[in-house]
Amino acid sequence: MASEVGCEELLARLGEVVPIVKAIKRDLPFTGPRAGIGLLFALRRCGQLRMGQLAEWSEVDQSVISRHVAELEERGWVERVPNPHDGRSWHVRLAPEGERVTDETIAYVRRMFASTLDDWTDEEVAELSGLLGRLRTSFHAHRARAEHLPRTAQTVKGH
Amino acid sequence: MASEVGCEELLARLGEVVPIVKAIKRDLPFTGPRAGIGLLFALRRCGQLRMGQLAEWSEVDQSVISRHVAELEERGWVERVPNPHDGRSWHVRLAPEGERVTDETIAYVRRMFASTLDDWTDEEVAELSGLLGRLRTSFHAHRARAEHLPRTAQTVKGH
DNA sequence: TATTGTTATACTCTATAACTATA
DNA sequence: TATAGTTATAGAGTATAACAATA
Repeated sequence: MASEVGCEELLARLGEVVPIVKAIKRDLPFTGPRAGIGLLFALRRCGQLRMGQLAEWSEVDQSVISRHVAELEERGWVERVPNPHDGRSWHVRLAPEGERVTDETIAYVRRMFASTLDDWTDEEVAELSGLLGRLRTSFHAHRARAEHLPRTAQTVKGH
Repeated sequence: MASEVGCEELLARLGEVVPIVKAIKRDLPFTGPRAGIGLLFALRRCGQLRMGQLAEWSEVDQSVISRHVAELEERGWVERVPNPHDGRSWHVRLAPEGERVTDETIAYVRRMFASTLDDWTDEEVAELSGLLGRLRTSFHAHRARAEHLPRTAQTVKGH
């Protein structure tokens, strides 16, 4: 188990990632709503996802996803197809125009980011990607564990 | 220079950090405004900061910081002292009560995070912290470089 | 004239709760 | 009865612009 001091340091570094990602998104040549970018990227990676999966992935309420997807649909960037196995749910996927916009945006951000990391080796980049991937796994595993424990075990006393 | 493929992968991983940090913040035993947590943490690490520095650090407009600091001040968690070298600016620092709240919150999140990373070694945690620290440095260096270039060099043509 | 910070205002993003429809 | 998703509403969080005070 990692020491608490090390964890505190890592938490501080993770907190600094948020404004970095925010700045990257802000400077994107992208005309749509900022909150939609992440959804487009996720759909590009995963092919198609249900509303609920998108909500889970972005740690946001389903109602929020519902509105964002509706907006992206109006722009013609995503399409919703009914799930043949479950009449309640929908599959969301990129429409051709959304694919174009997403590819263009990713091409831009790739170039920008590569020039940002001009003194990094490919190995270092891969190392960081790998550790972040593992972090995500650990985080979700921990949440799944906590889900199955009695409420008091994860609640803080006092105040 | 890192390859664009590697950069795209890293960008995806960085994007996934945002919901993780968000979930951690959400589950905090903390009664104040969520947006204030980051400021308290930053002040704890840095001792004291000016309004503008807080804005820069969190990639947010000064006006936003102004309101958040005012709110934290009302709660008695931070205090603003005039900068003796510059009558326009203020130094913001943790008030005793804010120090208590922040320490308590950090103690909680440290415990939680250590148990999340129960199968990580200290070396791995330090490795990830180090790479994220370097990422932050590279990012700000790149922005500083871009600042001094003609506008067209960083703008995307077309659409 | 430029910079630091504040205030007013509007816009974006989000959560909560009540609802419909299907499982 | 539980789950997937929608809609209405209110509340955070944020940016923009106009402003005051100091450099």
